[in-house]
Amino acid sequence: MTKKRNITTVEVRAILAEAGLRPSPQRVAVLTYVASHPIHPTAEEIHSALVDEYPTLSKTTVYNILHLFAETGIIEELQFDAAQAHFDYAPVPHAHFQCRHCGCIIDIEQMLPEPATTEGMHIANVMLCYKGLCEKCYKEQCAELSKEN
Amino acid sequence: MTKKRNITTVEVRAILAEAGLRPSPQRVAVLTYVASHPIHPTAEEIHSALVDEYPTLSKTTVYNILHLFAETGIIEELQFDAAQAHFDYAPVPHAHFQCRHCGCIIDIEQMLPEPATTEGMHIANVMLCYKGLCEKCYKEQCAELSKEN
DNA sequence: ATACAAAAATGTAATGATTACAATAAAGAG
DNA sequence: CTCTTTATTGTAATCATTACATTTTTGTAT
Repeated sequence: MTKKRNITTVEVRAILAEAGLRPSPQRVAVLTYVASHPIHPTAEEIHSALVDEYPTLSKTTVYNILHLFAETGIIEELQFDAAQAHFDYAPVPHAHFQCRHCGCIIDIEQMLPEPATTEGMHIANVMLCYKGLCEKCYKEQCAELSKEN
Repeated sequence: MTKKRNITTVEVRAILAEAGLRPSPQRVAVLTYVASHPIHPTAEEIHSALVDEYPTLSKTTVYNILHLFAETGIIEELQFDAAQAHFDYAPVPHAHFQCRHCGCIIDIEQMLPEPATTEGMHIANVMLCYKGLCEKCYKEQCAELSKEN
């Protein structure tokens, strides 16, 4: 799920059309990038990846588009911590893991639970996130601890 | 769960002691405030609530203490969106709901799921968050929509 | 008590992601 | 082709959070 995915321009335009959004070159470029790079990129990463091809692309536009996509449910905005938001094109709902040490993000294919109670609330989406140490950082930490002894 | 809770200084000091933390006046004050105001306060709210009683209390100290508490597992740091982090003294694990419109946060008493796969990861905590519209905002939105017709 | 070393708190200044806003450009309707 | 709406752009501001150097407090040993 973290490997590169392919998505055609036709598919991207269809997704935009279904959401009632006009397929501006910027929107097509952003959605194509996010959908074909399932690395949960940040707005900054998306902008710097696309600015070569679209030299006038502004960061404001990237933010506008990402928020628009998130509101219409095309992509998901993931705020793991106080740092930058990450964006995910996620046709299949799933959970996430983020390493506290290196910040890496791993998809966890798993059903998202229904809320136990919804007294009048209208739920639009669910975020399930695990945090801790990834395998690599855990081993490094163990190595350091044993060095101290 | 959202109503005011009482916690004694003795209990607060015991929690700190169990975590191996010295009971400085600032730490006692911050933990007392967070534990007795289960409104998921922000660092800013905590600081301005305590600065009257502790005039020299700095915001840096509040952040230092909150991060320390979060690392030792005494409290939970909740980042719902790109805005400020919220802090929760949560002896019983539970989920959260946040309204997209008014930002209100509602506790949902519910078990948190185990990860489906943990290939070498070491999970320290879980965050389960539902987003959408609270009852009040949903009704307001409906009223506005019907006005337009 | 007193001095010293470690831990904690403080204030200020910087950082950096995000947003506000006004101006420009592009697209669709008539 | 003109008009109106929608989208993009660039710059400047915002504001939560962090970095850092200094000061204060605490605990320990003399």
